[in-house]
Amino acid sequence: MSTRSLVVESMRLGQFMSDEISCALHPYGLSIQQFNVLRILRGCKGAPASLQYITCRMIHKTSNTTRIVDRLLEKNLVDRKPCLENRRKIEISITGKGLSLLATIDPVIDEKENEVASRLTNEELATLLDNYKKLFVTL
Amino acid sequence: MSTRSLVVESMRLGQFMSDEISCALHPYGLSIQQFNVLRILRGCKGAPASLQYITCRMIHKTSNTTRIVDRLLEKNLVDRKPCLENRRKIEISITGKGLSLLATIDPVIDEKENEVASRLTNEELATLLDNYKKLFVTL
DNA sequence: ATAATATATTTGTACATACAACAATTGTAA
DNA sequence: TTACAATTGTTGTATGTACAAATATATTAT
Repeated sequence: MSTRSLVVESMRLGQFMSDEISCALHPYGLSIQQFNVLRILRGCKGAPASLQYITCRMIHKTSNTTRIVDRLLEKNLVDRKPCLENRRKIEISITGKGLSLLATIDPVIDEKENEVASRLTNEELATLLDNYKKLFVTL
Repeated sequence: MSTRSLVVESMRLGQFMSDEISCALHPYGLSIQQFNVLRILRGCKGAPASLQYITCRMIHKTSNTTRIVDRLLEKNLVDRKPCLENRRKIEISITGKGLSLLATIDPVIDEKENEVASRLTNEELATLLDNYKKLFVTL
């Protein structure tokens, strides 16, 4: 492969991984970004999160968190309340329904992750992730 | 990093690369997918391409090639003619304007590619691309 | 206190992604 | 020939991406 391929092949692999996860999520009616937001909220362990907090943890930094949360609200997977201390903010939290949906999906995603990772040895995997870090530098 | 991170980190890196290229293309008014289609057409070296041919060479297999080509047509960067042998098909080709736009952009993209690749040694790069191949298996 | 600035979110628009349905044409088989 | 299936491309709808402008609230400076 040529030098040029590094960018193209990285994009292809990212797309491939994204397709794998999207496909696994499809039966549950969640997009990959909706799933991403739900997992961020679960990570808060009960504490509510602002839109800003969610946005900075998403893979697609410029995606519109307001509208993704809107769709999770319609499905009753999250709650939204105004923040009393700072009325510019809103507090988003995952509902019981959201948590149980994630609990259902977890093993499916884990299996997919393991399936992909099993194509590499542990050393290859460690080296790969190490190289990712070197590439992932914002100048 | 955990095993789970392989998928997530691959998606993050793909997104990072995509952002780098999108940003470089922005001054020329091309989206990354429009640029992708133009380069596929240039690769045809004068021979026209069907929509089907273009689609199967794109990174995002499910994107809507009809509408991406529509936007290139509006900018006179490609031509579209019905295929006389098979009237279901249309023949798309890049225009002189499209070729000269690509010629302008080429060095910018090359520089970006080199900048990214320079973060790895040649051995690291070779190993990375080799690992990509192992991961990129459709079961 | 008023004005200017910063923060947090929403809204608008163009483009792209993902998937399904549709239409036209071509190929194949009864 | 007629019917049926396959191929090729278009259209429709919902969602997401990318960027900019608008709105509301809070903070800071004068």
